[in-house]
Amino acid sequence: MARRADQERIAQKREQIAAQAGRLFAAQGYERTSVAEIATAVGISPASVFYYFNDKAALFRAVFERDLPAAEALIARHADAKEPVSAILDVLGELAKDAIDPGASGMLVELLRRAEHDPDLIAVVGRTSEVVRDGLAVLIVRGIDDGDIDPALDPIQTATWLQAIVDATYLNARPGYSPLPELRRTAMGYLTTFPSQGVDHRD
Amino acid sequence: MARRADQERIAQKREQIAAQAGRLFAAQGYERTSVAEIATAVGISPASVFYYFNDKAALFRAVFERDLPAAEALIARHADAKEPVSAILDVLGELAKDAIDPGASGMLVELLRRAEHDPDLIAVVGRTSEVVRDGLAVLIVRGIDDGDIDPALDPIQTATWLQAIVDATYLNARPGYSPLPELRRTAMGYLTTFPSQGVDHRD
DNA sequence: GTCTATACTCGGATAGAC
DNA sequence: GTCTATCCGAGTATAGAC
Repeated sequence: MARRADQERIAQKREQIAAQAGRLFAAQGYERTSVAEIATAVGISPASVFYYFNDKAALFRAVFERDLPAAEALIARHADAKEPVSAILDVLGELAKDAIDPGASGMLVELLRRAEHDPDLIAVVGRTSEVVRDGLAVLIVRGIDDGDIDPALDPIQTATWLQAIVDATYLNARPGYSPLPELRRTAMGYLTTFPSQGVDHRD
Repeated sequence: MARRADQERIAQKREQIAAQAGRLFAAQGYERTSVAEIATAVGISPASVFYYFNDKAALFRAVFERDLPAAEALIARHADAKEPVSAILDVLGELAKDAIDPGASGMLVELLRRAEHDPDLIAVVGRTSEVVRDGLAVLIVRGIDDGDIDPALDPIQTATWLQAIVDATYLNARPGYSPLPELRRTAMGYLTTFPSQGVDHRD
């Protein structure tokens, strides 16, 4: 029983450290944030941080390991929606919700940069983004079946592109301004612009 | 005359150093690229690099100072186009062209990171992106006047959003795959989706 | 488990000879 | 202008006491 209690306590401490690390990484960047700084924010010594995490890179990954359950819940919540297109817009809106938070943009940028040379990190965020991508693809297929989405679109490729658009909202984030209208209009226009509508045939 | 020759020689050397720096920053990131490494790539000593640039941050900015003339030329080239919408798509295509180059994505990410705490860098890239944004806005206004673009759209805000979409193509870049079709379809859908078309009024 | 103290490495920047 | 040599600060990670 003591064993179990210890495990939980360790998990809590890891969570606490990861939270502070995430905050500081987002605000200052990975390299510009020292382990000593994170330790101070938590109220422990640098050495203690290394007791809970093997190295600094593991600390960064921990921040994103927390996202997977949230992504799974989000997709599950909309999987059985009656209106696929509407569900897609809702999912995108949820994903972009954090974009309003200043610092979320910084964290995305930091993630993209580090993902290029940390295979373990790629694995962590890859799982999360696959869950979202596949969930969106399923909705796209249903939207096509319903005749609401252009059947010429490839579901997986389109889902990937929609995720990229969400990333764009993060990059475009500014305080006191919500990118949701642009996002919805963009996705809507992309999904439902049938070739016959998009091209001008006047003569 | 000797004075002029020297100036040109210095400019050439600066250009040479900036080119190597850009390549390495894109591939490895700013902090992970040492000045010594850049110096080696050019074939000079680290001290010589500091003869041409005050510090490492100035070296990074130099990479982007070269973009302004190109942006001005791009906008000027399309300013008098007969078909505004078509011109906008062409401009976006040109902007996204570099996205195919592996490493361009890395450089964008690096830029976004560093821009947050280097005011001088913000000034440098700000000028370039303003030129593009204003150029696009002018085309959008003309597209609205022609009745090809939804008049409900705010030109400046829309131009800014289109730039964000271009950034998204960089993030979505993968080798052997061009994001141009997605980009064109997205912009087209966004600009020309009139509210009366976008909403389904079946009953 | 958490600390203090520190070993070790590395990178930016400068001094001063040539 | 370009070099060699070097200073200095910072940061990761570890050793070992408690």
